[in-house]
Amino acid sequence: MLFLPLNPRMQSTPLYFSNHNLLIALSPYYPQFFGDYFMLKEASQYNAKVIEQNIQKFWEDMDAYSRVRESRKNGKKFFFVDGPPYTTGRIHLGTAWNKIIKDSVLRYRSMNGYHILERAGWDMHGLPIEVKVEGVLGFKSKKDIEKYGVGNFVAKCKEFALTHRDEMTLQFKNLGVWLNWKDPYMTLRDEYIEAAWWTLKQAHQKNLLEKGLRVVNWCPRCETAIADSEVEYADETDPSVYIKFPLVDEENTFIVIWTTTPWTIPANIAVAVHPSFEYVKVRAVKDGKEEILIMAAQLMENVLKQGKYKDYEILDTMLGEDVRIEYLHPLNDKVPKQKDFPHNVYMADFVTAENTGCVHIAPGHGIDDFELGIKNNLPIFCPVGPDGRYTEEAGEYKGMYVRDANKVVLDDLAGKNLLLASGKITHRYGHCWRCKTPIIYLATEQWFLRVTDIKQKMLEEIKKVKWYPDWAGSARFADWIAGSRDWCISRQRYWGIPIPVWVCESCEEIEVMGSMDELSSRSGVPKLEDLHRPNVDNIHIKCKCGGKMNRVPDVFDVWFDSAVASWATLNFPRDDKTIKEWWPADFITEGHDQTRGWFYSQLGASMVSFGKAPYKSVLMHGFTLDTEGKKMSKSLGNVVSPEEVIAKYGAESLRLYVLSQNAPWDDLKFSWDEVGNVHRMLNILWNVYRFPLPYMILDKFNPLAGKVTELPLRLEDKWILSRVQSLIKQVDAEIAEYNLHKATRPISEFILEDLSRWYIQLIRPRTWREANDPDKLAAYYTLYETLVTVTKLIAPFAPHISEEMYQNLVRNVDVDAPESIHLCDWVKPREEFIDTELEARMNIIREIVEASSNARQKLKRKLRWPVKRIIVAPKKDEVAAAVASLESVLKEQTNAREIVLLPAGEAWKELGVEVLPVHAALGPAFKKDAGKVIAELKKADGREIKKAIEETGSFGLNNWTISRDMVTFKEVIPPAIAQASFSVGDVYVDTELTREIESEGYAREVIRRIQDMRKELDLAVEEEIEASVEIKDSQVAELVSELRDFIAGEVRAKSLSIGTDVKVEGDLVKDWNVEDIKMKMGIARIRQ
RNA sequence: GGGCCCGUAGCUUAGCCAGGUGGAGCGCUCGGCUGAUAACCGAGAGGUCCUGCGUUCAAAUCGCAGCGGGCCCA
Repeated sequence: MLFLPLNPRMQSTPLYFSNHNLLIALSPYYPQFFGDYFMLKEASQYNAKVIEQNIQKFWEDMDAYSRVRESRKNGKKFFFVDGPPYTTGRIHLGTAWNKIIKDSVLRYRSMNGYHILERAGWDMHGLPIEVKVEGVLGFKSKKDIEKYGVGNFVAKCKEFALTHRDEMTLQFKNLGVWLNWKDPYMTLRDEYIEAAWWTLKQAHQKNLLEKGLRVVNWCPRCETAIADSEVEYADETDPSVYIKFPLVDEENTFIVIWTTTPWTIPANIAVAVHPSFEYVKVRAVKDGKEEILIMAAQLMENVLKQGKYKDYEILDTMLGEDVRIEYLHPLNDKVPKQKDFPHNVYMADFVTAENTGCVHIAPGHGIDDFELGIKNNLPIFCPVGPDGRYTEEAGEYKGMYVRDANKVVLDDLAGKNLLLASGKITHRYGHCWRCKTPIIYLATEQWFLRVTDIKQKMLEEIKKVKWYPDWAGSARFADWIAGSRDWCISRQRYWGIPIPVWVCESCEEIEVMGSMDELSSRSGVPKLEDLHRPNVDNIHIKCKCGGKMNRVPDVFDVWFDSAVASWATLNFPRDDKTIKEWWPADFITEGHDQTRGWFYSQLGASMVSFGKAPYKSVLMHGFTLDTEGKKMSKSLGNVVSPEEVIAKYGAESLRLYVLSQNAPWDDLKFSWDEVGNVHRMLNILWNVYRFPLPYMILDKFNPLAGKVTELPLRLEDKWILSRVQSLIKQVDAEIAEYNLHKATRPISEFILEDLSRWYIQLIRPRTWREANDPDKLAAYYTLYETLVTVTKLIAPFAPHISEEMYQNLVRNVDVDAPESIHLCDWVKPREEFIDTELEARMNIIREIVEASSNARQKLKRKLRWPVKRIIVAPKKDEVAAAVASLESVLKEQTNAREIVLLPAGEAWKELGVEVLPVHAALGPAFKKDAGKVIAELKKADGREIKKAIEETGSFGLNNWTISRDMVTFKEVIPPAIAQASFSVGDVYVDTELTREIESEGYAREVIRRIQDMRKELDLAVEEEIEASVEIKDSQVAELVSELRDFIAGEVRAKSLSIGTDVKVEGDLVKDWNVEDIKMKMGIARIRQ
């Protein structure tokens, strides 16, 4: 949208003086708008950091957060559960985005009257902190921890978690995030631990808790099971080997398998084939020796090539289901235990047509392997210990670390001529996501929640949850649940919630403690200080059988901690009343990684405990990526921290940036430029806010004293009031769907386009008028009303700047107003202000202004120079209505003396028409006279010819008749006219100069330069000067002199001399070139 | 290898659900404005709408296949 600002005091026809030094008596008609109790204050330039610090201090001092929550006590309940960030290190952009979304949604809800319950949450247990603390203490293994003392180690972990919580709390507060920071929920608190215990007891009672042998992801460094969700995949280079297993009954015959983990060969128990693949028995020749090999038919060529066989002959083909083979373990001399096991081939659907089509099965070292083993009653042989070293059962390999064993195993196989081929492969392999050690799979005894039993119910339940966007639940989350496995909840570690299971030494009876009290009464230990290890490890219970019960040494998977957050944050089960009033959560929001994480763990725990989902609606948000769309990571060096952004632009710019840049669920490609744009918008909002303050203050404007209906609103006032109501509706509608980007962008657009670039420009002349002008009051009122509304609209997203503006605009004039903007009610759209037709008309006017500006530029006529008239040639009738009703706006903004409106569809009469003869038609018609006809046509009045042809179909030229097909026409724009189009018409600007226009044009050029010099001298707005202007061109000097008084008034000159030979002097003297006319100007302060 | 999401100007994006002349902002070039001014406004240049195939009178938009990025899984 175009706007060329006019100095408001330079109206095209002079001239009123506007000078606040000339304030006269108050208007008798509107006395209520003025008063001495008026206390608006001026504002300096926008400084985000200063404002944010001051406002945060202000909130702190008045305890704004608590009072806001308190003020809505009677409202409708809204229960929000904060997904607890892990207390390690600092927050990053993604965490900042997450909390900013939460804060904005909650502020919006609060202003809409909701009674909100939320506590900030902290996830404080688990391996990540243990690994950090181990690092600080220089530990390498669990033995170091045991030596140091579990109690000491746990104390260090606790200290680490609490310190980092404090640091992160500060960082979140700096973003202006309001959550209950004074009383957050913390997973390390006893009451929280009890919630986890209670939940496990529910599982036990419902027969969903199970201890079992299971293959789990195992970190051999941390010596613990880790969850699927704790496995991080990264490239790893491993052996890629083909191995021959010799058959028992057939001499020199082998079944060929492929593996990347030779260290699992000592644990091999079987081979799997696909029942419907075709397998071959082939006689292959290498180095003159023959061997008989078995493998999938379609992979034979590849295998033989890998093994460098020269020749082959197929002896037999069979389907997988017909393969009946017993083979010898290839290393049974090194691993004596293997001699006790039979080794056979089994059918499995998971076998793919890759490598050999025969899959090595070690039930102790693979998930599929394990399941196949259970199904076929195979021994679950696992000769590897928790530290990743072979045990006694591995015979000669005992004590060797498995990844080191790869080479040894391969050498042993090669020595027996059982290694068909050996190479390397780089593939994605799982690593412990904290210590980065490659994981292994081990069959171990672990505790499981049998969530697979309730999978169907979970799928049903998530259909009842409202997902934003819809596919987050219906596609993504549903897929994840459908593929989920039983949840291994035990960890063989120290810093976590101790698993509250006690097992009897003698009868193996199990008891689960659901609370601290239960443990006290069962154990007889009266008071427990702290429910962590090692305290609880030393508590024993007496079994029904009379035996001694010991706690299992494990702690919970840390994902189980946060899984119980929605009731733990309500202090359930210690407090069983609050949960009845609030649970389940109305809303949660987290990043899309939490599909497998918190969305899932909470659902699982909640289904086990309560049989329903713990949340009613979920907004899934995206990740922050760098400008390239790549993940931010330390190793790539592309990390941008929230602090950096705050330091450069302030928290408010960051907030609005992350909210408006993307749809919440899309990943956000961070861009400094875009943050800068947001900052620019906030700066403009600030300028819009502070612009009217000096005038309102001088006029002692009291916005509370009257009603809008008492004032003579102009159409432009009604227009902006209408626009802002429409804006409220739009924002409400978008937030209802959590389209935070579509809620915030229109606010920015409104501020930039409607308020700053248009409305402010329209009312500038009015703000300069004398004090008793009702027209000015109407503008003040309207602007004030609009600013207060915008302030509230933006408050949930930009809480600082809106508070700052509110304190001045509202609190400084109304001591009874709520003390903080965040205590205010959300604005409701006022239907009586909405006038969509007016909005449409104003749009047309803005288009015409833009077009006329465009046209001016074609003839290089500055806006400072008035034009005689502009001609509007509309294509549609609605333009006429717009121009008619808003003519004064159009006139002012185009700086035109006159607006000429043509009927819709009619061409402007003053346009010339050039006749273009059509030779192909004229030639045959007039033969040898054609030349003369063409010459005459060019001389004739094109407009007349066109008119005649349009009306009658022909035109008589001398003796000739010119018919429609003989000519075409072209518009000719007269030289002083500039033309431009808008969407429903054309605009012609008549730039013809008159003496009067030239006089004003030059006068304004002089004014503008003297103003510039005033500013250079840093004069106060109302300060008077003496000025002199020397213009060598006598004609121009005369033109300018004609408006001497006007100029003097505009620049507040007590004396002003203009002429061809004026002595120019003063505090500042400058030479100017005005449209190629040389001028010399001087101004001087008037000293008292 | 699988699921979901994303791919539009140098950069950030709207339009895609409901097919019909691709719109903005930033940056760039040129110009304008000057008491909101370390601001602001206009014009211009700039597009294989990731690629290919298909459906259709018509595809940025619908379908299929592929490529690149993200998250999750194997």
